[in-house]
Amino acid sequence: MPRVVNKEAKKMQILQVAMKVFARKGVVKTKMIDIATEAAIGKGTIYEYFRSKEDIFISAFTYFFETMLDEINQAIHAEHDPVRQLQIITDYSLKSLIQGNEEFADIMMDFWAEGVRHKNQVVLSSMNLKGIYADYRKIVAKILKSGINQGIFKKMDINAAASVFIGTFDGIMLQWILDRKILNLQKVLSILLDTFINGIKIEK
Amino acid sequence: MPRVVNKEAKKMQILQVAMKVFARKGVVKTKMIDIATEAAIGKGTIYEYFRSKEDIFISAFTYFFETMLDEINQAIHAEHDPVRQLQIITDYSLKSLIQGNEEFADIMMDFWAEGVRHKNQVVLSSMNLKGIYADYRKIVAKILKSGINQGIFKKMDINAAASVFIGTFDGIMLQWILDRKILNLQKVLSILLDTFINGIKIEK
Amino acid sequence: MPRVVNKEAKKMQILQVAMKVFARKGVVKTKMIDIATEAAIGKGTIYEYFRSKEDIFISAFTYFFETMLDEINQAIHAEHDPVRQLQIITDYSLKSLIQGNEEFADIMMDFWAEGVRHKNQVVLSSMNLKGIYADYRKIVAKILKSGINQGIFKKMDINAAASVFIGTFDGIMLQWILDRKILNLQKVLSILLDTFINGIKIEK
Amino acid sequence: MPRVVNKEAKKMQILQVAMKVFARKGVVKTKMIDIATEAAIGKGTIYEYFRSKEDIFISAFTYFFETMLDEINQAIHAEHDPVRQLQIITDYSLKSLIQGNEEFADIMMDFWAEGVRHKNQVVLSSMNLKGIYADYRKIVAKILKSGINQGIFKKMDINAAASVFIGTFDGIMLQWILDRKILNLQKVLSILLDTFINGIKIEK
DNA sequence: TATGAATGAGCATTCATTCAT
DNA sequence: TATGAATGAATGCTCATTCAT
Repeated sequence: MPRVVNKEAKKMQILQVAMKVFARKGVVKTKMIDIATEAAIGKGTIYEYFRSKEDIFISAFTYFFETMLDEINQAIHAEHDPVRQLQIITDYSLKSLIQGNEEFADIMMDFWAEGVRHKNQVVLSSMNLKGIYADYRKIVAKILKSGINQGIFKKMDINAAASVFIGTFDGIMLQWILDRKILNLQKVLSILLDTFINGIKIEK
Repeated sequence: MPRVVNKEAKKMQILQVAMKVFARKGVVKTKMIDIATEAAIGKGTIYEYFRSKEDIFISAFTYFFETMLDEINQAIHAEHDPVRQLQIITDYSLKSLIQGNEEFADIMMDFWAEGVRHKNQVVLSSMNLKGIYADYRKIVAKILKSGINQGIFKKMDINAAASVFIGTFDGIMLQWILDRKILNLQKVLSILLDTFINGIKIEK
Repeated sequence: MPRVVNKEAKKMQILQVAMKVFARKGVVKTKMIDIATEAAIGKGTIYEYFRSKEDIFISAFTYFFETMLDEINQAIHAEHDPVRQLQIITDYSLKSLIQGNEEFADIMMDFWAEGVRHKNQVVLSSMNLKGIYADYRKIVAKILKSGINQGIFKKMDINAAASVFIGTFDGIMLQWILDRKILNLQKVLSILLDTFINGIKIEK
Repeated sequence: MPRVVNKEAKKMQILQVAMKVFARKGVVKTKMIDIATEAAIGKGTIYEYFRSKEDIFISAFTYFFETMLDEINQAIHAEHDPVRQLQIITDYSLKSLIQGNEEFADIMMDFWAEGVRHKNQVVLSSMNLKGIYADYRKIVAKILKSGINQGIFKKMDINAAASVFIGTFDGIMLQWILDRKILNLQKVLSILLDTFINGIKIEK
């Protein structure tokens, strides 16, 4: 009988390593041999678990964002106040960026950039970047809708507003990554949230 | 020395062509031969004007954003009402994205992504992405400061607020590029602006 | 030691499977995993019975031609008329090609081609292609000699004539494989035989 | 101005080198770097003249057989006696095999084998092996027809007979290549021709 | 000055074979 | 004995850059 291996676990382990290397060197500059070396396995072994480099990238990408979505969903689940829910999302993102592992921001930006750069339609559709953002939008839109129903927020185009909210995050993250010193991320996000909520709340 | 003038003009002409090709194919997928063919010159000739492909990219990048900055500066120059000035910036960006040449959004996103992806510090510093965003921030910060002085806007951390304003643009642009059908850009930007201004205006 | 019998039987079974796969995909395109899968055994198990892929190929090759030789020998054994014996060989080949299993021609041609292509002298000598053709030549030469002795055939260089007879088969087979529609194999072989026998028979 | 090069001539030169290496090592074992080294050029340079290794192979294949066809056509052009024409073809082939460059037989066999082995339909159709043999058949068939019309040859299925004639060549060539010592090629071909002609000639 | 022919470093991927279990 | 997980040598091809003309 051959070595018994939990295929799924090993695949995940390689994926984790790949994500680490992606974060450190960027997706394009990462070579298969880099991942293999870092994972302390042979180059060929990777191909036992992934079809291609692209497959690794897409898997990492999907895993990364789905995990994030899950965590956010869980985080806001217990809370029912829409304002607090938006704060939780902001806080969660903030924590992920600066308190969580140092690579979070880098890999997210790289995925993002890689996604944008892909004119290759097959890859792009595999990445389902659209779908991921649509999911994020749905979460925020749901919160906004709930806020409107509760008479807390003004009537508005909730999908467009959700886009504004989410888009702002990515843009701010970029600037923070580019120049971590200049931007006090916590303060900026706090302003963002206040400004945003101020802008949509019904004034009493 | 009329040659010098021609040299400069030809360099600029190559740069324009390169930007067009970058927009169409993406920076990485663009080959030197593509630029040469499109510019109707020889492959080797490009190297008379640019040191390397990277040099072209950085030049294009710099030219692109500096031109945009200049145009925005000119556009808000005649106006003195801070709210109107912010509107002008929004309108200008909107126009650039959808009315201006179709490639604007693509090339901006690709530059952006390429910039983020460059772990190569030498290149990244050459691109001066930091500096470019700092300039944008300055413009917006100046408007905000003026608004505060005029008693229109609340007191705030104007640099952080400027980051919020600018960051939102990039993020929204991304989502629009990913899915132009779903996002009504004009409406979203209008909401962004209203929300933002609502958030910072002194309530009367 | 019943194991030994089983070993031999299993080896033969793998060989049969390998030949089937060789015929279907060609030797080079056939992967070890293909043979293992088709034989419903593990990849590693093959190496319990064969040293290498080359070993399988050579074994298959040898088995294939030796079997054919045996069958031909048996077929002509009962007959004593040289003309009839040549006809039997022709008929047997024809039957093998078109009536027997559909893969016969393909695998024979592939072996043939693979044999020619092997510049690797070690492999080539293992295949003993020379020896195999020498055996065929011997059979035909024996028939021709018998015919001469019986006063039916002219005196001739029987080895050279045997080569002509055998060589023609391979060549015609190639053309038939390349274009089965154009070539009416039965008619061509019949002409071949008539022509050949006409050419060597003593005219009365 | 760049180096001036006769592209067509250089392509042909590379092709000649490739054919030499193909003959020495076999098509599959020949690596791009082998051809480049032998041609004293860089690996990349080959790709300036050929799309791929396959392209080189097909080009070599086509060139090889077309050249041979042309030469045979020229050789029989001046002669009108069908028997003599068949002799000329035999002689030409014999000369090519043993007097001409030593590699002739090897490369022909390798092309032949490679052609047979290709289950890849695209490549196979590019090689037009069918077409090439059809051309050969046409030449021989024309001679046979002329012989029949002149009352020299019996009535027969000329296409089938042509196949017999041509096929025999390939088969005999194989055996000669496999064992040059045993087979006296000249004698065998002479026998082949006599036998064949004897078989189709009208007996007086 | 302009050119494009020439170059070779660099890389993803395949697959026969090994060997721990 | 049987297995299949692990391996890495081996190779075709791309493309930025150089340089002879």
